[in-house]
Amino acid sequence: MAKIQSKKNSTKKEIIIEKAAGLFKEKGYGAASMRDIAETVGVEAASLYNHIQSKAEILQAICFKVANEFISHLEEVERNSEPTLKKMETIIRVHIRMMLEQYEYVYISDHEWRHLPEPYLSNFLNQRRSYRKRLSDIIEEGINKNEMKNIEPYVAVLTILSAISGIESWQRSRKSTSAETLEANMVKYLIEGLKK
Amino acid sequence: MAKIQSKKNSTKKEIIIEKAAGLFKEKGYGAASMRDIAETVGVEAASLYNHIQSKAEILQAICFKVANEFISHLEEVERNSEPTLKKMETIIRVHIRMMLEQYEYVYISDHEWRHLPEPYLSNFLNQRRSYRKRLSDIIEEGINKNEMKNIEPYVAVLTILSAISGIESWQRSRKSTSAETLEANMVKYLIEGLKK
DNA sequence: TTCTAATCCTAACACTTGTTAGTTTTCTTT
DNA sequence: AAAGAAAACTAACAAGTGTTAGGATTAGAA
Repeated sequence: MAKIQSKKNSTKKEIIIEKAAGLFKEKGYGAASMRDIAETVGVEAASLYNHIQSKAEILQAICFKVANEFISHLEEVERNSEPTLKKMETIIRVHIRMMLEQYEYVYISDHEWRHLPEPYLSNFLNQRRSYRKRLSDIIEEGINKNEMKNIEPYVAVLTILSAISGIESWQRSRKSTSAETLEANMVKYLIEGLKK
Repeated sequence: MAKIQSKKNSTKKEIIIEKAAGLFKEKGYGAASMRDIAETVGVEAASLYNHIQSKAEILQAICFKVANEFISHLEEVERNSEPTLKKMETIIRVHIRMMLEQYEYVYISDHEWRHLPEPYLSNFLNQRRSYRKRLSDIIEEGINKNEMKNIEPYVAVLTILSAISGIESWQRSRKSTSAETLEANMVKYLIEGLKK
């Protein structure tokens, strides 16, 4: 019989990762200690090592989970044959929604990847570079097909991804703007700036 | 006679801050130790305390130097009476150039402010909030005067500032795109998306 | 040169870090 | 109930943290 933890149908390892994510987001990877994590899990620090192998493994799990999710969404978009502008809108919406719904994980993947130990660090950066290259290929196609205005694809990708990652600051705020307003307006801004 | 350090006409304190900035950017505030800083300055860790009072003081100096610079640029823009779109372009260019020319300081101010001790932390966040409010006031005026398209000012400000802070990723890269291309295209993207 | 102040050094402090060893408790299965 | 596995505990480790004390060395002013 498979070993399934009672609570929320998740492994203890998954619980640890989730609690750790909260702390990594709040205090940063370096400032969140194993003893901090243990306390929020409700256990002694040493006991964590029955479920994980190291602190870095937690970070890896988070960063690569996010990366894989983005990549699989991108592959789906690449497979269909909509206009390039529509493709970019879909991608932008995916990013915004990930930022809204899986904020902690995405934030950590965005900001704490530097603490990944090798060879995971190089791996992560390669994936990232390749992902951005594929986005800029879509934009380049859009320009060639006269669906988008003539903008350096690399700069457009940088602008889009960075703009979205700024939702972090909205998440931290008192949120007088609703999530729907945020998504609608950011999509509008980023797509209008791209449109021919 | 005033005590002026020989090298580069800067105080030893300024040298320490500059060297520390390099390390904060590279490894993060938490991971850069006083002994690391001391080594790059060419001195023992304890000797740093003849010139600074604490590690946190270095971070404060950096964060508030950047904040003050942005605020004084904004005040200059607010004083003149150009069209709102032109005002925003100026502000965007100021931000991009700061990101290009004072990359380390701006990066730290953007990413490591969370480690500021109170009451500096609250102070910093208040300044930040007020700065963004003043930007969104300009955009709101632009919309009312029909110089800009109807976009949530808060979201526009968030998008603009975040997009620019993404230049960090360009700085880290192999820079196959020139600084001029970067600035021109990012301004184009962000202003076109704002224009009516 | 002598005095003084600035700046360096070594040593140590109290504490925190991630992690391991070894033991005991708890749960699952027979 | 007995046996075995899984997961908790306590205790400790070696290393690293920011910072202070106190003494040595250097530089500038008299």
